[in-house]
Amino acid sequence: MKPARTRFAPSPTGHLHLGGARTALYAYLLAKQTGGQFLLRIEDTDVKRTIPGAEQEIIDGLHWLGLDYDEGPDIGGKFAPYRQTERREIYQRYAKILIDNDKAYPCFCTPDQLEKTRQEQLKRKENPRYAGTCRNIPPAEAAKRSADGEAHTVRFKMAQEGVTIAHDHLRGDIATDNKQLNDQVLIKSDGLPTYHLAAMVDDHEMQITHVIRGSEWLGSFPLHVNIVRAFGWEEPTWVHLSVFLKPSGKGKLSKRDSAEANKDGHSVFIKDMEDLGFTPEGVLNWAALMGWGVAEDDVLTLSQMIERFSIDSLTPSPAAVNFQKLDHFNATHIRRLTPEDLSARLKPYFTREGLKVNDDVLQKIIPLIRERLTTLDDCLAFGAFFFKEDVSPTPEDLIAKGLDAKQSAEVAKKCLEILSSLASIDHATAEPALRAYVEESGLTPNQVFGILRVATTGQKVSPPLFESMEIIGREKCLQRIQTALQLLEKI
RNA sequence: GCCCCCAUCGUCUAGUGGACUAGGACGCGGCCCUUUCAAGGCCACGACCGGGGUUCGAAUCCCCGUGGGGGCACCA
Repeated sequence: MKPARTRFAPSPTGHLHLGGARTALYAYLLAKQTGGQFLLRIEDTDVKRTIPGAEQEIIDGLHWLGLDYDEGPDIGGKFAPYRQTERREIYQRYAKILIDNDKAYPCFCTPDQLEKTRQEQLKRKENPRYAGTCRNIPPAEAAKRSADGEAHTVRFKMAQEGVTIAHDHLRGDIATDNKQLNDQVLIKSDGLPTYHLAAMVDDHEMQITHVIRGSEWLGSFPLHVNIVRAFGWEEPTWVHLSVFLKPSGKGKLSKRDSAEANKDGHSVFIKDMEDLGFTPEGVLNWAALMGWGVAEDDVLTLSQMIERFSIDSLTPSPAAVNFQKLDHFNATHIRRLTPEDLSARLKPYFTREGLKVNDDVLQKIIPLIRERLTTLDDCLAFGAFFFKEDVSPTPEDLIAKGLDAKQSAEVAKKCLEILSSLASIDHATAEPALRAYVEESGLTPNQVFGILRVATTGQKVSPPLFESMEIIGREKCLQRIQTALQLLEKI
């Protein structure tokens, strides 16, 4: 396949979300696989809706995901600028070409007038569409009026007869009766282009070979191919991706669903993912597989995805998101990280809780906690006690199942004796000694080790006991058991 | 209202007319392992939306229903 040039072209009007991330991913994969370029273009022509900081969030999000672009607003490139508000003259120039070729015309209708006819059409149960008022103004007159400074837009002169055949790579030919099509606004009265013109012009100028975008564009797809054809340009390959549905499958996934997702530690916004303990690998793998059919072996790294990706195996049907699957992919990728990589990623989660991380200890606990982590921040639940001076178990937790407080205290006392008598509490030394005690006492391992676990780690669920005790160290362990013993004796 | 798109286990999907007793993954249930929790291993449950065609043969092609989704701005 020839090198593909693809682009991710979001508008800076909100947070970078899941759907955007997946669109960017597919565009990235295709470009990288074919040895082409992936670029970022900011579609900020709706000045009123532009949100300060949104562009930076998009950039940060792509960077976090590891979807590095070859050209973009912050790094420039051969076709700069990559921010549409900085390309105003370019669109003006192309709009004029269309007007000169009778493919577009200035429209002097005011928003009020348009809204009025719109309401009337609605009342008559008609399709709201442009009435064509300015379509037939003689070009000379129109040119004079706009030259005189009369406020106007520029509309596309859509063919009123015939059929438009648009070809989508996933769906084949889509035929639309031109009567259904409208004379859409290309240039707004503020002089800036609408998406329809801007995107087509830029994709052409920037030599985009594959337009990968959401299926919400399918409605204006016929318009877009008409614009491209009016210019006489070669069409890119059009790939309209399926939409993401709410977990229930009822309706499109929207920003509002994030509140619901947040309840169980998930989000639809990329900016939240890191805080929630997700890895870029997990998020990417998860997003990739909604809409891309991989037969088997679906745990994939980014480079494996680059190898295996194909726009031919994309699916056109909507996909309901499943956050449990995100958990699974995240956990799987965490386990595949090298110990060094994992400890580097874990450290911030400990420090953000105010814990002082000893790198030596961190290294040692990795093998103990790695297969227990679903999200990176789970390291707190399984490992925070390694970095604390003291633990504070609740007295009730210290009482083993089937025993009372007094009996549990006996056990703690005996364990303390045994461990005190040992020069080292390496797991290799401590475990046999304690197992021998379990044997002779007639208690279950669960009872004895349970008490020790709560005493030394402060919690009922922890990494393996003996390995943990070894890392905590002899002095601290003895001291913690002593404290636990006192707690039990007070009950 | 009009237009467009989609349709395989609960969910994501494989399947491109015979290799389908419909495969994989998540989840769910069970068992094994086991000091807790995980991880891992094994097993089970579980789907071709309905009706008509075409064909020797249809999950696969066509039509009609139904269901779901998207869109109908001087927003993207």
